[in-house]
Amino acid sequence: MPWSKDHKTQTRKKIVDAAAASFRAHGAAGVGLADVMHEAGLTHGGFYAHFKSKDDLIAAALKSVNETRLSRFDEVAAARAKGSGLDLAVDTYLSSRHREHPESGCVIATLGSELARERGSARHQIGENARAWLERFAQHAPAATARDRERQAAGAFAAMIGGLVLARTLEDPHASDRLLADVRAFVHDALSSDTE
Amino acid sequence: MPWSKDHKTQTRKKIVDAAAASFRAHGAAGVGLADVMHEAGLTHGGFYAHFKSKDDLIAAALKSVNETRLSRFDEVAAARAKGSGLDLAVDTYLSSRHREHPESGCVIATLGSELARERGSARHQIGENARAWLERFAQHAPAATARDRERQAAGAFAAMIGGLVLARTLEDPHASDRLLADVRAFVHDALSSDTE
DNA sequence: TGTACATCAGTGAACGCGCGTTCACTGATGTAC
DNA sequence: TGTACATCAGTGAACGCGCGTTCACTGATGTAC
Repeated sequence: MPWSKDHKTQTRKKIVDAAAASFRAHGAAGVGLADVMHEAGLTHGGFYAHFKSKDDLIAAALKSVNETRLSRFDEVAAARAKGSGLDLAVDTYLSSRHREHPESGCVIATLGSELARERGSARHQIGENARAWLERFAQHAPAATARDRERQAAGAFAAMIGGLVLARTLEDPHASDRLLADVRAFVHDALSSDTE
Repeated sequence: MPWSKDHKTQTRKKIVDAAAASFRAHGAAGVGLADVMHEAGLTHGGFYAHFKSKDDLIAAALKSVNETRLSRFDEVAAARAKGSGLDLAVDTYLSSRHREHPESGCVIATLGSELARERGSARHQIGENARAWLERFAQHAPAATARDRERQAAGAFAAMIGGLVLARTLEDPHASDRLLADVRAFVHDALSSDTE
């Protein structure tokens, strides 16, 4: 074995990380494989030693992002009171920080529309990411019954994604900030009135 | 004047209509100008007699779609009780029909993320579209004060956009239908509890 | 009423470029002796 | 301990293709006489 056992694994990870950031920043169609490989410190010819196709890389990047973000959410939610995790997620998600940093943010807000019209493994994976978050948010919603928590998760996640997309389309920073605050207030109100 | 006065205007409209449908169906970057011109019944060489650039066409398509959709909303909202227009919009927007027909649907849900990361007139126009809808929805929200109606418009519109994006990412039609119903219920509850 | 003409909407070939993908190769590495 | 070697991760040139944009042209049209 001429190379250390996890050398290729590490190179692959570098490519996936570079891809995850670039795709979110410029769209999957907006970034070339040569760009991704260059950002990973490699030349573009070696790409197919790691991935079957660009679609395969997109799917791998989506999966990697989701694992990282889900486990980070689990950590912060575990330190909070039961049923408050969703409210916490709303504030983190609908923040100017998240709006300004698509490259490290939610892939559904940045790539959801684009990938939903494709076929293939990336299109499948974005659906799996959505399913995983809906399930996770339902676990941390405040309502008493499981069905109500599911509804709260759907409504809150929808408002989060749409609120972020809207905030990014607005050119005026003050209007965008106000929109984020309005959506946060709307969702918090809805979540607290439902618990009664 | 060798051609009838509005001949060119009509041709331009054909191009804009074809573009509006194609861009929503496949993304602005996913459709070539030759495709658009072909769908408009023309050859691609004539494009620059009508538009400065592809960006210019995208902006024109966004503006055209918004005018059509806004006036259609005004018509149906005028026939309803004051303060119920937003609830009406929620049901029309978060429908399986809208989910299945991006080519004739909301441009913010289909092109918002993609255009928000660009610069130019299309990026500006998508922001104007968003502003116009937030203002329109605030006029038809149920709350008593203008500030509360603004908040309801922001929250409901965010949930509509995000709900549609989410529904399109889910591959299972039943799960997608249920998500749409859950988001509708979430928003209706939030709008009705706020009026008290 | 009929015809020559100027206009300009629309045509189609061409451009330079970047894309995803392929492939013959190079050279750094851990192992066998 | 030192060296020859087989392995294979990574290189870089090349491919066919579609893109946005340009441009010399064609030919359908309304008007002037």
